[in-house]
Amino acid sequence: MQPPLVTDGTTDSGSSAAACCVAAPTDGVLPAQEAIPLAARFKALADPNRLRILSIISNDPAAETCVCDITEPLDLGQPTVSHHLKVLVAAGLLTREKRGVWAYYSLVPGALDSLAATLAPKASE
Amino acid sequence: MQPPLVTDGTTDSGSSAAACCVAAPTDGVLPAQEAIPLAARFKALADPNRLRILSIISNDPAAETCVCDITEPLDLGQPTVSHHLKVLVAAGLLTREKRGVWAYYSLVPGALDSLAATLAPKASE
DNA sequence: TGCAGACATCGACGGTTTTCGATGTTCCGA
DNA sequence: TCGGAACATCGAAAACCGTCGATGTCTGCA
Repeated sequence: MQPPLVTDGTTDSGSSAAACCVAAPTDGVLPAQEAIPLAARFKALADPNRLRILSIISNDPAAETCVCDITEPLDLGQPTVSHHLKVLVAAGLLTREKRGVWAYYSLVPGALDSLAATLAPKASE
Repeated sequence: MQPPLVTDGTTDSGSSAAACCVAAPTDGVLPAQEAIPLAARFKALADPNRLRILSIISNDPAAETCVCDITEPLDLGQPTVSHHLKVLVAAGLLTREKRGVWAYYSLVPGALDSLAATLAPKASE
């Protein structure tokens, strides 16, 4: 699980809003080492076609979808869909399973929930 | 509130996983008109520095942060920070309030929760 | 063995994004 | 009224991203 992006704001540093630019509290800030992989996961979601791919796969009754089932409703070329699927797999949101000629993609359980919990930590408890 | 990206998978279309590329159900798929603004909001989160900006603002006890408080811990130039803040405001995640010489930024209440609910609809109920 | 189909990879093109320095705008204090 | 400070905007350079056509790889079937 990721550390939450937002906190409760209960850090009682004495700086009020009256004085600006005096002490920037760098202790509670999200470190760059955690922000970079988190931003990479959000970047995988930052494309309309990839969001629609996730929607197609999550709407599948068998929770397994082959590439051709995604290419048609998206009106995209097959290499483009393959590229998007590769991005989603690299982000840890999808898994790929090759059976025979077809490749079946399915959601990684809890991956989207983990991202959602990072955005709104108190809404997921 | 956004429509959920994922559903419960209770759409009982008769296509099983045995037959591939026969019928792509396009009814339950996220439409492009909804995917485009949703992807734009995720694109605003798809940058490590912007995630850190949100972290800084949410950690502020007064929930109001001026630009100089963000520039220092991020080790970025002032125009770059101003640009990132403009992106976050355009995405509806931050609000800007100019008081005197300083500009104070604060989180839009519920904006991140709305995005989180789109990712994991059942985890937010 | 040869062919056809499903999918991945490659190379390239056009558009976008991130970052910076330089400059403009607005407000407060002297 | 003038100078300085905070912030926004502008223009540019480098890097990145989405998309496509062409091609490669692998599987199953005749």
